[in-house]
Amino acid sequence: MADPQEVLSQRVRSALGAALGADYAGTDPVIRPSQFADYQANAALALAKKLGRKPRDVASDIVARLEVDDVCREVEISGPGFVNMTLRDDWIAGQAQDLLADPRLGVPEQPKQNIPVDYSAPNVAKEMHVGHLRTTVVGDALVRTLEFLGHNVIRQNHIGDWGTPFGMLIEHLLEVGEHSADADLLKTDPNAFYQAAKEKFDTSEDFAVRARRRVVALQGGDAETLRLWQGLIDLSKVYFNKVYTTLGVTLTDADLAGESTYNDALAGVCAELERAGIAEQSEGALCVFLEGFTGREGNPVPLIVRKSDGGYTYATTDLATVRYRVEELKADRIVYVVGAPQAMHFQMMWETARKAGWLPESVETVHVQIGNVLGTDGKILRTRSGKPIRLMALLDEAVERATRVVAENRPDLDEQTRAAIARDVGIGAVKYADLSVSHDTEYVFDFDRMLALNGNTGPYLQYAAARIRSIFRKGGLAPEDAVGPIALAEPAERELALALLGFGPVVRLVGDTLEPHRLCGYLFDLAQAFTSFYERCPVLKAEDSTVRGSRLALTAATLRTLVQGLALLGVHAPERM
RNA sequence: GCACCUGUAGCUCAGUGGAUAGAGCACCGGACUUCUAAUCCGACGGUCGCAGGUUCGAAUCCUGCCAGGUGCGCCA
Repeated sequence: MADPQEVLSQRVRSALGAALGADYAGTDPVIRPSQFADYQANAALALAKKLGRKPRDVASDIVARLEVDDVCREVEISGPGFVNMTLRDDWIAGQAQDLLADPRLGVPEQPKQNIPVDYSAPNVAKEMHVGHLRTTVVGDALVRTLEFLGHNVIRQNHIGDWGTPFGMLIEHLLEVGEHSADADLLKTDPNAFYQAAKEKFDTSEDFAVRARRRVVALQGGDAETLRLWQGLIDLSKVYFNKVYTTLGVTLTDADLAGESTYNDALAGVCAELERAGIAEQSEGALCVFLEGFTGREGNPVPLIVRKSDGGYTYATTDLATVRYRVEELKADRIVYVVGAPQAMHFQMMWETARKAGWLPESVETVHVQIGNVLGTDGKILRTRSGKPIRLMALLDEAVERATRVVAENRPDLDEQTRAAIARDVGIGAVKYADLSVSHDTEYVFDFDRMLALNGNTGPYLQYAAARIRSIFRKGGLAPEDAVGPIALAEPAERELALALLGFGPVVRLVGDTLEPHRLCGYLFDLAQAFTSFYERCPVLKAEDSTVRGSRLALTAATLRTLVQGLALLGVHAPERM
């Protein structure tokens, strides 16, 4: 099983060593996809300068020593010194054949790392918004991908389950009754509960006093207060899980590691920072000042770990968290899938942790910055009346729209089947839209675009998979039974086979760069290569049984790759649509 | 004021220092007696924000500027 780019890299590297001496055997041969061949090696151009020779001469020396007869049909020097390489059809076919037999479809199994991934992180008693949706969806795709690459991924749902608002929330819960309909709002419409509590807090001085007293009791560990607090969380969990189930996200209660988890460690964090001279008192608060972080008027900006009232901040919690992930979870790499505005906070927090010795250089931390989600007007997504959009309402609308489309196009299917398809398509469309653009840029949320059957959308990929399944259904065959042999004659067959070889490399790339949109781009290209093939190359009706067998094998490999690829993104491909 | 992010076709977005910068949508023109036309094929469409620099070669790296977004002392 081989990544053509990797194979060619090795061959060209050997040629470099043979032609220019062992010192050059380690040079990057700079293999890139080419518009004039399958791949091109660009190393000669860079080396020419160093060697004081003409690039074309260097290229021809490389080509003279290049042993690729088994892999390439044609090697050609062109332009200023590019080495264009065209793969042999039988080599591509052979690799595709290997792919068919490989349960991992060419995806490498990497040395196992412990990777805590922090994502989703909704707040108790608050509606999840589209921002949470995106970190949840992107995080889940990364988690699935990293696991498939062989890593020990530890999901960490750092929910907001602590802080001053809980005083008012607990008091409100007490007033409405723990088992009241009002309390049940937490399961379905948490903002309604939150707003009601806030309303009382803002309008009733008496309530506000009790709320503040309740915060003190909560932080002091009062048993009854803790019980009520736990009740709030349990109710909120119902809501979270409903969202996760609807979305098809892998998070469970076992992955909850909310802010409150680290309460016991906060005092120690502060004490150690102070003892080590990393933190200092400033205006009554305990602060860490770091070089290079200045705010307005050039003042140094602090990372506050203990407020002047003695309370701790999320910086303190995050420090305790990173220490826990290193010491207890034995993290090799820590991934934070969190909104882009937190970038500076993470930089300061990590630098502090490194200074304190809690975050060794050997442990890499990555902030997968999630950009804002905008409406079609280019502003932060809100309803027409200006309120934030309820996440469940958003998902319902996606499914509703998909339902209408399915009803229109597939009146032949029964209602239950159509409803299942509509769920897969509606939810898949939303998730895919979140994933298909680079995670750190803002993106425009547009139902019409994401549900379109054309373009780089979830439904387009699902449709490609559904058509393939339809072929096998029609032929009374199982994809597993399509074993080839694969032989390539038509250009569309060749293109499809070559595209299939790209799956392993792109999955590895996503694991390295934590950029799921690259997998989306790959799958879209693959689906396009398939539909092209589908138009030009009859499978079941192929005139020749050998051709038919080969095409069936290509089709089966495409199906598995699409389904696996979509699965890594957390998108389900329905049997038919 | 400082820091970070963004600026690529009318719109939404890709783009590993490599040749003539790519998709999709929209618009225009074609293809259904054929495995799902919810599709496919073709045409049109560009001062890669601007100006310098590095390089054999820059959308990509560096500097400055312009525009938009975000963050910047006791919320998380």
